[in-house]
Amino acid sequence: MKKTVFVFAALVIALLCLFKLSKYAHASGDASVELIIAVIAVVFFFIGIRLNKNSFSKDASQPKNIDSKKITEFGLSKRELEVLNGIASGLSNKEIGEKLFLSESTIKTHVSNLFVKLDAKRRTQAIQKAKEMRLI
Amino acid sequence: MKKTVFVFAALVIALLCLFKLSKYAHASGDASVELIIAVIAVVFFFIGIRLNKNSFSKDASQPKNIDSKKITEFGLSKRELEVLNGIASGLSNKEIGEKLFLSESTIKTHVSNLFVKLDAKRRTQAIQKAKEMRLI
DNA sequence: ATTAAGCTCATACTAAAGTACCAAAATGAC
DNA sequence: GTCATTTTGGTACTTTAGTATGAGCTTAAT
Repeated sequence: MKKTVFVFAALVIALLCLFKLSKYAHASGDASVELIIAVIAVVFFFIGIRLNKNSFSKDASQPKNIDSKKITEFGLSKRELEVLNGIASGLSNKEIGEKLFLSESTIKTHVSNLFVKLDAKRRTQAIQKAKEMRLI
Repeated sequence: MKKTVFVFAALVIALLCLFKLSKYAHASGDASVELIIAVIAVVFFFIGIRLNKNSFSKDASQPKNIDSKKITEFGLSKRELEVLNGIASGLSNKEIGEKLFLSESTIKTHVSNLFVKLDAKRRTQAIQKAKEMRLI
């Protein structure tokens, strides 16, 4: 929000400066009109680029917006989320168990509950859905 | 590549048109110079935005910058890449086979070869590594 | 205190996934 | 045409993954 206002302010200021420049050029001579136009074109060209880059750096560069509200929305518990991250890291149930100091049976239970909540049949599908829902 | 050339061509044409417009305006009267400048500013402003959007749709809006050089670097064949995408979509071997009109055996072969090339033990690990390497 | 929910673990089973070989047909480069 | 690679498919086997069910334990809320 603040950046948008700032960019527009800079845009207006730039426009005014260029207007004044064009008047000075007009007073001193007509030959430089085309040069001024070229400068204006370049300046606004880069303004457009920069403004667009900012809007993209907010939307695209943070696709991993881990939404803690959605986690509770899906009813995922703390442990289930940890297991989910283990799955997404490419770990086996046994490895996840060793990492969390739990038995493989417990991991299987968590995984099964996870699948019900995410409506997945496989762990690969769970990964895909969790990324879609921005849970991970 | 083609798009870049096209955009630059449009850019040059726009510049020439604006030059001509400025000359006509100068002949008829000086009052419209500022208006022309404003038009130029707006036009190049949007050109800048559009050009940047295109460059971003290739770089940022697809953080999975599918690097075909790296694909060959890893020695992944066409089929293996298709299977890899199937895995990442959460499909089972059987489902991938149905999608590509291949037997499950063939998919298993591709998957095994894939694991060797990606140095993965599980399909979940293959997903994680492939995303790391920006193969998908 | 009772209930509800979460966490833990186990057994027994089925279903996928993955490995290890092998082999034939297709493709593309030289 | 020959060679290397890819693609396809198979069998047989081992290993994970996943389901179903039950059960003891903990914790927070009513």
